[in-house]
Amino acid sequence: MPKPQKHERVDRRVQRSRQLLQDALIAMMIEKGYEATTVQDIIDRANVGRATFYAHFADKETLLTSRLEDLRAFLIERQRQAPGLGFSLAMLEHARDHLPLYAAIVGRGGGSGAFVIQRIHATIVDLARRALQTLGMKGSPERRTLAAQYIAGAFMAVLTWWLDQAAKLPAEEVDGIFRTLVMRGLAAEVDAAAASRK
Amino acid sequence: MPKPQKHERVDRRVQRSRQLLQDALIAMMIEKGYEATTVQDIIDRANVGRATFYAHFADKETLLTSRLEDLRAFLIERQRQAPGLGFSLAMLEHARDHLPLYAAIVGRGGGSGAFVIQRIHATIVDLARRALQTLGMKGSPERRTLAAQYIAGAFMAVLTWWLDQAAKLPAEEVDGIFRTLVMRGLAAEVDAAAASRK
Amino acid sequence: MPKPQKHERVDRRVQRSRQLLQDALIAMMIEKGYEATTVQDIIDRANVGRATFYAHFADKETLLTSRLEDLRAFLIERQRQAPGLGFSLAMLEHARDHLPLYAAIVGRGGGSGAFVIQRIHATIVDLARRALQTLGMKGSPERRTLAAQYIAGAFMAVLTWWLDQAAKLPAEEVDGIFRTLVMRGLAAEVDAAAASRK
Amino acid sequence: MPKPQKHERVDRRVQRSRQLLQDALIAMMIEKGYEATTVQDIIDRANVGRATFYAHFADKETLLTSRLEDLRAFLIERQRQAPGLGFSLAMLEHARDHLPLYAAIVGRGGGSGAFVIQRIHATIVDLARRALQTLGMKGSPERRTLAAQYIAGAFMAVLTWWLDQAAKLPAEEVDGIFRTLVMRGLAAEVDAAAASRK
DNA sequence: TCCTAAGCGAGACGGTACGTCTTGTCTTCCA
DNA sequence: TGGAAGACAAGACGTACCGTCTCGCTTAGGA
Repeated sequence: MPKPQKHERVDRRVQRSRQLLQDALIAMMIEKGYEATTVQDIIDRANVGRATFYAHFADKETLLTSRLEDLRAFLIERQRQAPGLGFSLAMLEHARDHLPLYAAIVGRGGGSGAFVIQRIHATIVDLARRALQTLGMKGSPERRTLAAQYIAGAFMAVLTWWLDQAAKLPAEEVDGIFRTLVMRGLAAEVDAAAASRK
Repeated sequence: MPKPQKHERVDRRVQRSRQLLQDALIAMMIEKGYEATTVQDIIDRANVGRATFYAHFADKETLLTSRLEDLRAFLIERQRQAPGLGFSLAMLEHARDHLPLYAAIVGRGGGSGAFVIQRIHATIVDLARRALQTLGMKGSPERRTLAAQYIAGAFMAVLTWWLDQAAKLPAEEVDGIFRTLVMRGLAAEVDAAAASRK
Repeated sequence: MPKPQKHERVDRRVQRSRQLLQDALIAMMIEKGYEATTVQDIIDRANVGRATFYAHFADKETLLTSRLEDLRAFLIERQRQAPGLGFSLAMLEHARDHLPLYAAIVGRGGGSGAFVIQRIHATIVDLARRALQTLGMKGSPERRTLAAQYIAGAFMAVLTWWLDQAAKLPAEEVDGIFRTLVMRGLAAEVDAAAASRK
Repeated sequence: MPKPQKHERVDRRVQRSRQLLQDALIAMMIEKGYEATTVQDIIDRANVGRATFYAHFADKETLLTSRLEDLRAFLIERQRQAPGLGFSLAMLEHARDHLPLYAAIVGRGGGSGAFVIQRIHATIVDLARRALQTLGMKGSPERRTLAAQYIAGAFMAVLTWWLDQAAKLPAEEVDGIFRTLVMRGLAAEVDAAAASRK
């Protein structure tokens, strides 16, 4: 029976502290937005010592990133199941399922969550690049990167707008519109077969 | 003859101070990025008293906004001259002509200029909406807003990517690619005649 | 007939401004105490421009001093009429007659008017020295100065206490007690005749 | 055995910081006077962070007060050993033993240390009141308070004068003169026996 | 009566201190 | 021995005041 080795084992407390801090960050983001949340807010909410915070995360940003890793993993998995622009619906659903959080990120006049949005954007760029590969996009790597940026930027803007509208339209409809706009634009450059399949 | 009214006149010194502060902000943004620039940096650079800064601008953000008004005015004018997606080339050229500044905004790992980018984004959304009007886009206002967001988001991403590449491609080429992607995507929804004209 | 020389003449407006400022200082001292009163407070109250203030007085302290000159002149005159410790009753009466002002100076927990009190103290020291001369005090000049300080310090403390008590005791009674304490203390060193006369 | 309770204990660092700040204040007072010393001066001298200053003391004044508590304790102890006007010699000796500091307080044209002097004055009033009780002074409480003020004011003035003279006279001689002036003045009102004993 | 220098109000300005806040490091003590 | 508690140095923030300055308007008082 594989009893965990001393040095491989991660102290349960460590995991617990990480979790408490991540949850506290989310809670505070909903309450006051990402920028306005201080490290003090987070550790108060998590009932954790200041030193503990810095033992686990270099700063607030790193804590956020650690949390976004979960999102990234989720999107990659969904994208694997539905190639093409599969991340689109997955992201929309995720946002809808955590509406208070996402509303806090995109709301408050816009500027407040800029940093968080840009981090998610970076993740989406990555997924868009994979999608274009799947779709067999032609052209130079440069063109492909440009297209990935185009797609990611457009998607983030649509997502943000949708959330600002309190996500009134069904996620599926927004996904459809977005995918149509993109695929028509790329029509001449992607493998038609792959595109239609998707 | 419109002799300036007493209460409308603005002290020459006031204009001078505003200008000094705006210039200093730009200089500091190039030097250390927007986020890293402190109010003290700005007033030191502008040779201006702290109180003077706060007499003119509520904070660093307001100062930035005041400066972006100039960009906005420039883009609106260019858009007027070249309807359709005219803002695209105008913005690319403006960025190319002030490359050190824009490089500082989009560079430094991404997060640093998030706030500035989002402000420009908001301006572009406005211009995109006007463009769609000019192009006679069909559909509900909702759809039109979504499309404007889509366009603005895509454009900002392309712009950011281009600048991160040190603006190696000619602005005209990037403009062409961007406009093609957008117009093909919207093909079914805009006045074909107007679109082709542009 | 002494026709006013051009450079000696003072514009009526100058006198008016000085007066307005002195009055405003007094008003503000009653309202918020000397320390808490700002130059802005004074010029607002006086309806006077900032430059005008500094044209007449180097700073708030100088303005105060100019006003205390009046008090000094008043006390010297009364002392002349009633030699010995004549300043005592004069000062008590003056304070009683301008109670709101003096109450503001000595009140507010003590520290607020320390500076003003010390200025008045300096005036009283001068008067005490004259009094000792009149009384024909013996001993070295050093001893005489010490005695003058002793008298002035004791008087100011008694005055302050009296005002803090809302000047409940009659000024004449306080004057009597004070003079008795001092004269008994000095008995061996002053001209008995002069002392009794007074 | 009084083991320190959790909430009563004070971190050693706290005591150290307080001490550093008090010492820095004294050093700066000698250097530039109390009024002219800024919080920044103090924390620079103490090698302490700005926040630390405000964590321990509400402002410069509170820091001064905390330091004067030591003086107060010293004087009370000496007064206990030598009843009557025992504080007089104690205070003179203390001033002589810390001449640079006291010289800075009373010097600089007078106004600079007014606030500090008034704080010490308040302490002396308290001691004078105790002295009068010991001496069995007769009369109403009002009269006793007046006398205490009289004594404290006279003493502070003598002390100030003495320091301004660079403390040339022996402290014992000044003490003698002061006590004589006071005791003669009060002769009729205090217990002759107690007075002579002292 | 006219003209001109001065006084003036209004308020912008550079400078500086304040008291508050947040960050990331470090120390103490408890479980 | 690891973590809660929190002190600490560093330094930015936005506010308040000071004493200097510039601007036009008003208003004496000599011509």
